[in-house]
Amino acid sequence: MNDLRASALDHTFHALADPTRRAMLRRLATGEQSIGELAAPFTMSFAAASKHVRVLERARLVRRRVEGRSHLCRLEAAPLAAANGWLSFYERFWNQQLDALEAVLREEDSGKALGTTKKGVRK
Amino acid sequence: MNDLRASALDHTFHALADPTRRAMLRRLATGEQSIGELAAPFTMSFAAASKHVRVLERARLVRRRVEGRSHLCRLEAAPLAAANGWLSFYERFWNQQLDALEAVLREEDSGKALGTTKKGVRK
DNA sequence: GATACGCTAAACCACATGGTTTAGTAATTC
DNA sequence: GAATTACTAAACCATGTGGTTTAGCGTATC
Repeated sequence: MNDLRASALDHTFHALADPTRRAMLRRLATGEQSIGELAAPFTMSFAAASKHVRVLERARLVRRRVEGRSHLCRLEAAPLAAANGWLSFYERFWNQQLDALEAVLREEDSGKALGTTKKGVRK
Repeated sequence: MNDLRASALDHTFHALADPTRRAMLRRLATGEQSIGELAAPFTMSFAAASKHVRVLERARLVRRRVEGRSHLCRLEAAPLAAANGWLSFYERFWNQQLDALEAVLREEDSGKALGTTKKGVRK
């Protein structure tokens, strides 16, 4: 993962795979935050939170600006757009599956309306 | 990460953070594939590929059906929809940034048109 | 200049991950 | 029933991850 050849998507998805880091991104959506502000909501040590921020930086999801003794972070959403782009390829699949579910439910409903059930709906 | 309390998003994003697994999903987009078929394109051992499939299963991105001695996998896109949902919150940020980039480019262009550049564009 | 503040660095730990190899199981084919 | 096929399980290894604590460094404040 630390491999230099690792793709941007690797870093992005890895960064997003941790709830602490996702929470930090949410926080950053409200505006620029210092490392201290980002760390505050969590019970873990300051150093641990700081490491999480570095993971976000490595994924280019956060940009840091040093101002005096505090480091100000802001959200950099471009990699999220890339991740979204990757996901969008599969959009038709989840639509399709939702459609299938809908069809099953419709069939179920019409079965009930007729007072007949052809067969059990598989779990 | 193996924590039972880990959220579905944790598993989904973690599964997507590896290029081998992303490639497997692409392959599954063309239809049901056996473990052997999924493993074939990779230089790694069969066992290693099989483990990757298990990670995808844990994330519920793949469902397995045993038929005789071969295990057939199919794509289960629902978690991708969830990931997409999470990402969509940030859509306005990357649009905003793309808009900003566009604005910069426009300004650059109009500057060129006038034969003047107010200041250097920061890298 | 001493002290407090905000943060990073480094050493350390337990455990997860991604890979290997070898062995084992169950289904198929000869 | 022996051999082959498709796969999992288990043991092992190196490295990564997420956390800790302690130390250090630059900036602000007194």
